[in-house]
Amino acid sequence: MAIDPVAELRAAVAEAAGTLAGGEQRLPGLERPPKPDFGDYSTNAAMLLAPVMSEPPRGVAEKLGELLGERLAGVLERVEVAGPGFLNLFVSDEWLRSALAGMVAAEDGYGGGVASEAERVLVEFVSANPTGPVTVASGRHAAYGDSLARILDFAGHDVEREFYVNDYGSQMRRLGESIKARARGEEPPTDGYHGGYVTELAEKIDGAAESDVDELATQSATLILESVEATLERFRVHFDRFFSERSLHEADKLRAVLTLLEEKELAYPSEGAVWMRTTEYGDDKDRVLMRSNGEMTYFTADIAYHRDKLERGYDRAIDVLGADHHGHVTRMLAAWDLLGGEGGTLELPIMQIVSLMEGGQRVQMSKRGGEFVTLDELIDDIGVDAARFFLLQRSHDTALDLDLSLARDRSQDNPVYYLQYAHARIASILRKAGSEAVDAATAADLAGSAEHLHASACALLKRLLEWPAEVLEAADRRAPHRITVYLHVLAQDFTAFYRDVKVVGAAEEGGDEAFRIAMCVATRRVLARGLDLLGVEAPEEMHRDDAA
RNA sequence: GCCCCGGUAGCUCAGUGGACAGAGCGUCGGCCUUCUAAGCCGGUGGUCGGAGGUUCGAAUCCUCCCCGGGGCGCCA
Repeated sequence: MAIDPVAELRAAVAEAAGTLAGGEQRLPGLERPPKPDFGDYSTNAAMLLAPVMSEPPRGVAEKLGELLGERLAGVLERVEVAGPGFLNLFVSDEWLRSALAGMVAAEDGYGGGVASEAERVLVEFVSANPTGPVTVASGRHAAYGDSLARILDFAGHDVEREFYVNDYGSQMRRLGESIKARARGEEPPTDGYHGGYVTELAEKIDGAAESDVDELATQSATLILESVEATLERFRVHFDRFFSERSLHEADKLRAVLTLLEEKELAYPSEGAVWMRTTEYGDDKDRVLMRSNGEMTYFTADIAYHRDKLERGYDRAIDVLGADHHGHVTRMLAAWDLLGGEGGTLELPIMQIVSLMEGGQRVQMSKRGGEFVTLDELIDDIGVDAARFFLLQRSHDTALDLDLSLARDRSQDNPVYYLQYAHARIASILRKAGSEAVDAATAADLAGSAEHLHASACALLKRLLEWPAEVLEAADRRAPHRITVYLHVLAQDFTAFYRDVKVVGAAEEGGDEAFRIAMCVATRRVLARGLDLLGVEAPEEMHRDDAA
């Protein structure tokens, strides 16, 4: 069981509420109130219970407070009824000290394993045509998908990362045609690919000018995929599997899908093509499975691909899609349903677009004409840490403006360095304390410490106590950006603690050095873990002089 | 026309039923004999797009409308 003192407190409140009202009740909330005056935690339990018990909320709060006071004698200093019926809880220093002890004992696992039910999850993301370099847009997908996978993994799920390679179809043909054209010193077709890499490939592949277009496409796709993979690895994104669309065609999996759909009477011929009745699943029109020229559409391949996913027996599949693919959602859910996938087990989060800004101006990154910013260029410019952090900072369903001048800035203005600096600062303190003192501190009886908690220490402890719930929220809501927000306030709280409380030499001000070292250790672990979930490094040292 | 995502401080955005709405950047003013000033403290700043509704309570849920972005192919 994951160590989470706040969850235990919440459970105690829920239990007391159950005792008062009898039976199952709406689960009461336990949250950090907006003002210190409102206690360390507050619960709306009384307001939820009031209608059930047909009593005024404040009266219920009084009773609940009394009951909690008895049951949690050592935990709660006092309780107060406030406002419309909130019950504000003031925890004891004793409870906070033992909470720290719990965190420290949990070591690197603190905050992990919080998922209520461990699932086998497949996260599919990026999944671009292997027709060119990774763009910044795909970079956002990569950062999101990978970070989500890291979070789900830490929360206790069994996660696989997969890249679906669209190495088949008309886009590939266009690539082949474009390369052949370049090899002959001609312009690629209007709807072909015009980037400089096309010319490079044309030069790299022997006899490209004379090659068969399809063969050329296959050959170059392999080369492009290698560089795509290299870029993603550089971005600290590692896929467990690259799943080839071509392999589905070669194994005749699309034909099998067609047969299956025909058996279920969900496929029908019309105008020389074969269609699927996606309208039966709420789509606004039926979709073509096989074109009148006998070729299968990407949709049929997608169905075959998802059939394969289902056969692999995951509990859940998450497909990260781009905003331009949102129209696919309904038909993919339809496909999932008819293939026997359980409702709600296929999720299709939609990534909104990313724009690069430079001094308030939008940077052109149109893919047409081959003038677009690649992920490699972005990394060269601002570094992996800043790139990942900035791409993750905003919710996936909001359009993102990435300010290059701010992201590039190796200065105090850059939020990613603020977090790394907090980590480096703790590392510095622990170095100064010495490894023996640190080892002793983590082994010490922290719960029994005589440390009198400074307000900043209380605030920091309570922030650290939010970590397990924060991981769970980020995992359940597929929201890595929440981690960036949390780490920022954590770093702020640590900085306040650093300002107000002396760690090394605590005895000089009557404090317990071991206890304070343990707080540093706990904070450092959460910061390091949080940064890791974002794919950002946690440096041991940072110096301003490093900046040019 | 239909579908998706936004509309919260000057800018970029957190905040999916709780108490007088937050952060970063910007701006103004202060702080380096200190466990790292890549830091800290203070000031400035908001009709939460609009109108109704649900609720003890709404930025948050529902309906309608306005504005911005994206999508609506026998391309992927």
